Amino acid sequence: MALQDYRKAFLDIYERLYSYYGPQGWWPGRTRFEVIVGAILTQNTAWTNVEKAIGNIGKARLLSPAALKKIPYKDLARLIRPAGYYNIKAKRLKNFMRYLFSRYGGSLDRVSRRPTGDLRKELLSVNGIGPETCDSILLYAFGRPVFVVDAYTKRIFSRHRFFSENADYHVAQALFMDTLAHEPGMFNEYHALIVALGKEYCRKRPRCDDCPLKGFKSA
DNA sequence: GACCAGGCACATC
DNA sequence: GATGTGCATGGT
Repeated sequence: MALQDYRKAFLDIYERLYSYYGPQGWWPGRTRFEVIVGAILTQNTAWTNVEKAIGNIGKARLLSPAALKKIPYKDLARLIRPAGYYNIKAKRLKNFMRYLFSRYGGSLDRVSRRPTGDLRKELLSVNGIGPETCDSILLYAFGRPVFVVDAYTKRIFSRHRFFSENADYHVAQALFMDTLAHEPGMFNEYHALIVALGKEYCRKRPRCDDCPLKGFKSA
């Protein structure tokens, strides 16, 4: 299959999802900082649980870099308990705060002036930030044209035979980024639409009969 | 009560 | 380099 064919298929799927679901208005977070916190908390976790955790942080007036840096790890873990894996996630948030303050004095504005490639390397070097979390931050917190691959992306597109279910993250990502225009707005919607579709139809027990992609001619 | 969710790091072979 | 395992709450 040639790149041109992937491009056509990916655009076709995008159109179908967009006309079915409409604009998703992602990320569900008010500030850049909240997006980053959410990106870490949602690792392998239902968003409804993340909302509770972020709600707790907000109620404690801690949804800012300075406040989150100050709070003891143990207290943070207690606040984010509803998001699951709370010990390890508290550690990951703290790792990010250490990076943010040691390199940028806690200023996300300063971070936002960095080139995407450098920023990506830096974020990936933080223990607890892997490829998906990193790219979610780049796209949704900093508006960079990066395609986010997640479990739903792999599940949906492997079922339609574009790549294998256990394809390497960057292989899958490259397929989208080598074929689609690098427009942050479109990448933003595309990933959000994939998640919308995934949540409704492509959990471990798929409901392919009513899927909006039903009848799509796969690769 | 089993199964699953918008991953990641680390151990072991 | 590939494969397995721990991390954990809350909804279905």
